[in-house]
Amino acid sequence: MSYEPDWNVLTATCPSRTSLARIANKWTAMIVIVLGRGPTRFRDLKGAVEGISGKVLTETLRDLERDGLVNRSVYAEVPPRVEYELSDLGRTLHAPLSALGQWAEAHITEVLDAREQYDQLR
Amino acid sequence: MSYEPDWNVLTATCPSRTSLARIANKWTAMIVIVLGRGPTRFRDLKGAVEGISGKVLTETLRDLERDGLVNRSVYAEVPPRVEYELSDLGRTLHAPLSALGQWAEAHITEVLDAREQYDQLR
DNA sequence: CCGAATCCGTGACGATACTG
DNA sequence: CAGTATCGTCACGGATTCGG
Repeated sequence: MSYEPDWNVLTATCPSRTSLARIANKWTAMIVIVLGRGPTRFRDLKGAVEGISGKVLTETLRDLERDGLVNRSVYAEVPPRVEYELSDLGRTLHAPLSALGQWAEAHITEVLDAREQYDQLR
Repeated sequence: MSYEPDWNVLTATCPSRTSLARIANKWTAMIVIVLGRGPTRFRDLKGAVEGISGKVLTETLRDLERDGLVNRSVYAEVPPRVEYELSDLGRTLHAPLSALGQWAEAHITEVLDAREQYDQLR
């Protein structure tokens, strides 16, 4: 008497895969990592995630908002201010995605060595 | 007296970002999840990761091998057999990526609800 | 028959210009 | 400041074919 449907990301048609596709993404990871520090306005987010274009930042934030991971707040000021913050659901994602970022930073030397060795053989 | 360079995935030119881009990827996540079960041949991998094309599987595996995350073994048999398995380094990635997959499966209902609510407003 | 290369379309991504 | 609109480029991804 399982009350949970057997979601499985390995199944092509399982909805959970669409969620995995959204969160297993480099831009998502970097944005969530930055938002983990606290509410951030668009401009600061763009500065923190170096190299991201305004278009991709807008699109990614909108997708994250749609999935309920990010809350968007507009303050009617001049100049306008828009802040993004992790939702309760989004906060549960901060640790796993931070772990990915930390993995990349911690093991990059081994990865670079492996690449060099691989490239030398072919 | 830090002996570690300050790798930072948020920095545009930091090499660690290239590693993050490789691991923060839906196909990589699914492949590593399956390889966590043990050495797997190409055909079985293709069957386990439903919907992946042969080309993308080949390319992703090659990139993972290049980064030292996956070991590739060719057995000169008929029919030919090629097995892939996680390297020691790759095994350290299994937990973080499995966590992502489990997150997607555990929270998909909340995500689907959020999407429905979001789409209703616009 | 299994694994990988080839061909080609689509979508992601960045740059720029423009609006509220 | 925070987007939107448009365009051009290119890598991702799928279907197909090739090779062993």
